[in-house]
Formats: sequence, C-alpha cells, structure tokens
Amino acid sequence: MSAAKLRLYWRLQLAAHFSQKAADRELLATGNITTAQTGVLSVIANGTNVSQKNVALALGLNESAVTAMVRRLVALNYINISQNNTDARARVLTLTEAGKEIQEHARAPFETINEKIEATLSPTEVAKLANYLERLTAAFESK
Amino acid sequence: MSAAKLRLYWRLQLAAHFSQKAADRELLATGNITTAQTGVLSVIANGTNVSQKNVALALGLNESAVTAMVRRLVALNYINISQNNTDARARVLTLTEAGKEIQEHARAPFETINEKIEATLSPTEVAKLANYLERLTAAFESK
DNA sequence: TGCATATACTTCACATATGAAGTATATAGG
DNA sequence: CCTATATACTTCATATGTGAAGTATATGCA
Repeated sequence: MSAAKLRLYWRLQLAAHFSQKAADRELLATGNITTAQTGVLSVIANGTNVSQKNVALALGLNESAVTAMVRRLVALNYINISQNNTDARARVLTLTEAGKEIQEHARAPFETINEKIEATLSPTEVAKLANYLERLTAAFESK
Repeated sequence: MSAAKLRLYWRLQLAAHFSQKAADRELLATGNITTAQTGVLSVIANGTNVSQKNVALALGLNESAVTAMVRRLVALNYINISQNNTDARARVLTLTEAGKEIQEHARAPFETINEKIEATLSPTEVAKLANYLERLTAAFESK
C-alpha cells in the first residue's frame, strides 16, 4: 500500500502527538518535568562534556531551541553550566543533584508508557516498528 | 525486544520530528503554509459543516490550539467563518478560494515526502507501519 | 418551566520549536 | 602571523501546542 493512500505522514504525527500527551500527563503527575526536558537531561546524563550543540544533534533540535531549554532547566535547578577548558565558545552541561533525582523519578512514567505500547504491539511488532522508525529518521535527518 | 530497551517512545518522537521538519521545508519552498495549517485545511475540505471542535477531534488538538490556528488561517485568508444555524455556540469553517488553491499546491510537497518514505520502506513495511501507528494512536488517544 | 450540567469557544500564561541574524571564539592556509 | 571561514551560542519574531479558567449557549430532567 502506498504511503500517500495511507496518509502515513499524518499517522506518524498523530501517534507521536498522542503518545507525547500521554507521557507528559504521566510525568506531570509525578514531578515538575516535561518529556522534552527529560530528553535533554537524558542526553546530559549519558554523555561526557556535553555541550548544547551535542544536545541539539542528539535530539534533532535547533541550537536556539536548546538555548531556551537550557535556560529553563537552569531556572529549575536541574542542570549546571560550566566552562569548557579547551573551547571558550562551548558550555559544559551537567546535572545537579535535583536533576539526577528528577531523572530517576521520570522512570516510572516512562514505564507506564512502555507498558501501554507493549499492551498494544507484540514484541516482534515493537522490534519492527523500532526498525522502521530508525530508518525513517535516518532518511529525513539530513538537512 | 522491549519497548523500553528500544527507546521506542523517543524513536517515534524523533521520526515524527524529522519528517515534520522535512515536510515544513518542502511546503515553505512551495507556498506560505505549514504542515499544521495544511492539516486543518484538509479536515475542513473533507467534511461538511466543520466546527472547531471537529478539527480538534480530528487532529488530536486542544480546542484552544484550534482557536489560535483558525485566527491565523483567517488572517492568511485561507478560511472563512460563518454561523451554524442550529447551534449558536458553534462556528462553521469553510475554505476560501485562496485556501483551496494553497491546498492544491500542498500536494506536491507531500508527494516528495511520500516518495522519500517509499524509498526507505517497502510497500509491505509501509502497510505494517501504518497499522502499528494506528493501533498506538488508538491506545493513547483516550484522555 | 427552570435549573443543573454539558458543550463550543476564548483567553491567558507558559513550554517548545523554527529560522534568520548577530556575537565571540577556533582553526586552517597563505 | 593574519585573515577567511567555521563553529558554538544568543536573540528575536513567530508558529504551535498545553491546561486552567471564563463566557455563552444547549439540553436534560425534576
């Protein structure tokens, strides 16, 4: 079946939109955090000497979007900014204690989301979906 | 494979985000319109006596989001608002000539997007993906 | 009939994203 | 060494979304 007939683009957007709403509801019920913020914290936690540029690349965001996110996360006291000793342009992002804690708290909500996914799709289907999404992302990633 | 291990939620968001960016670039190159606006015009074009509530339900949006979208589309002269004779609360949305025209122009950009999808996934895979996304949307749709 | 409740829409404060244009710092090549 | 260019980040205008709270109109039921 053709992508056009199936309105695949819109189905993708709708599924992403609804799952994001669901995840944000779960996260907000647990703590003062959003899915977007969780994504940034996760990138910082899983890297070393993480710059804003790194975050932008990992999440497919504009650098200006990351500037704004970082400002909010600093205001929330979830991350700290320090200097990069070898490059004065770059800033090094690290989690605060509160940031580490909120990241822990974010696990349960995502568990709930994953349970819902696994109640809907079989393990085989989940694996296939992940593969398809990965390939689509790669195809659309380039500027 | 488990949804958690595959970070399925994030893969879905990333694929949707990148494909939206690509579609918006295509659309902007063709005319003064965005993917979100195209979605609204499409709902109006394919229905009768379409209200803002109808649009919100079709696109999974908040009613306040639709209020803002309608304001912008009216300012762009792509849609008109008229009264619903049987319900004074509701507003009936219709496309202007310019709205119909821009909707025609939006076809080619989406063609490009669909071609990219079909260059990435086989027809069988496209069909499966559509099915998975449909089921996920249904699962997360409920408030 | 009349009130309680539901529905359609708006407004507000805020989060999140884009893209263009600007600043400051690195780096590569003559 | 100096200059051209690339890179990291910021700022601005704008689009798009949420959720809470408010207004106006419908509707169901005692």
